[in-house]
Amino acid sequence: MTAAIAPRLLRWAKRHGRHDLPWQRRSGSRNRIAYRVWVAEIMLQQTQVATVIPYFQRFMRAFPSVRALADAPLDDVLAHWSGLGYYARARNLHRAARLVRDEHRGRLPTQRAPLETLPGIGRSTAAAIVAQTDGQPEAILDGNVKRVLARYHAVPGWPGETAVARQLWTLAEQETPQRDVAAYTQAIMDLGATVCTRRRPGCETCPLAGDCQAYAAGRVGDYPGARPQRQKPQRRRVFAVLWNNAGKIMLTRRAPTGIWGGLWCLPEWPDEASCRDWLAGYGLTGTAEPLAPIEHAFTHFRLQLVPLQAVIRRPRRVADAASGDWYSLDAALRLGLPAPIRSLLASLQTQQQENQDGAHGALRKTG
DNA sequence: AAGCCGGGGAT
DNA sequence: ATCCCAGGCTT
Repeated sequence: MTAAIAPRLLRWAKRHGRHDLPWQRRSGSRNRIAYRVWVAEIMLQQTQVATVIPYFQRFMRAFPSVRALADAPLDDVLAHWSGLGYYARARNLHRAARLVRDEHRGRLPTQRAPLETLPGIGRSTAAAIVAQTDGQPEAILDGNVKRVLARYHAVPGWPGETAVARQLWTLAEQETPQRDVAAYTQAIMDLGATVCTRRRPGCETCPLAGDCQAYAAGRVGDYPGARPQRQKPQRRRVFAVLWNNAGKIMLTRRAPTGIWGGLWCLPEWPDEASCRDWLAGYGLTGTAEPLAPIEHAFTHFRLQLVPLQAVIRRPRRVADAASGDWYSLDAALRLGLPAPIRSLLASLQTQQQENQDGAHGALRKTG
């Protein structure tokens, strides 16, 4: 049996913990604080702190309260989430905000159980909210805590396995103190993020190294066990970069579920042939121009995006199921877009501006 | 229990 | 190129 880790973690965190994260601010009402912690916790799911911070700042400026978020259109929320990934988080957050507005009088529940009934809030996120806002002794188990506990107690196996996760939850509950829970929760996450890192851990400065079982065995790198690797399938999709005679580009809204759910996207086709067929039916007379393909990696597959660019002088067909709406590039870039599509449209915008600058330069030369 | 869901940082 | 990150939902 090992000693409790909480006292050492609390002492360590006082000096070395992170105390200036944007969602740690203590000013405002309890509900306002809980709202900020909630949004941060959702953004931080499978996303690193440094990535989240700018998104969090912009999100809070746009949606400063639960009610502001609930009253906003989903499109605005997705636009502010664009580039963060896991867009179900944004849809669930928005749905949950409306539930809080309509069924909880605009106040976030203060207990773990009712929080867990809201979409997007699981056990760990609910625990994080009540621990950080109210100091309730509820255990969290995120990636940092899993790593610290797996090493300290030398728990073998991949945490994705149910049995391993169950052990880690038990340990997390045992280590969570009855007081100073907010500080403890932050401390164990800070240790995992800055000292007990996945690779090259700083065991020399770790406050738990004295009785860390993985460290004692010289096997820190073996914990937690790695996910069994599987090879990812490769996919290839053709995307129509279709302009009309007004210089606007066609975008379609994707289905609410599945990959890039609810986001705006270029019309997507399984191959060039089907895309060209559709373009021909749309009134394209010339040939479509292939643009440079984009490689994009997901957790579970790789995607090659093949853009096919065309200009329609006089659209002759009424909109079909594959058709969408026309947007200027400026307007398009303000929508919720998948990251690679945003990248593609941004490069098109840069090209346009360079062409314009070139034209101005030429004009100036001749004039 | 296993698969799905993004994008980026670190190595 | 590979792994994984302040996980949760669906099947």
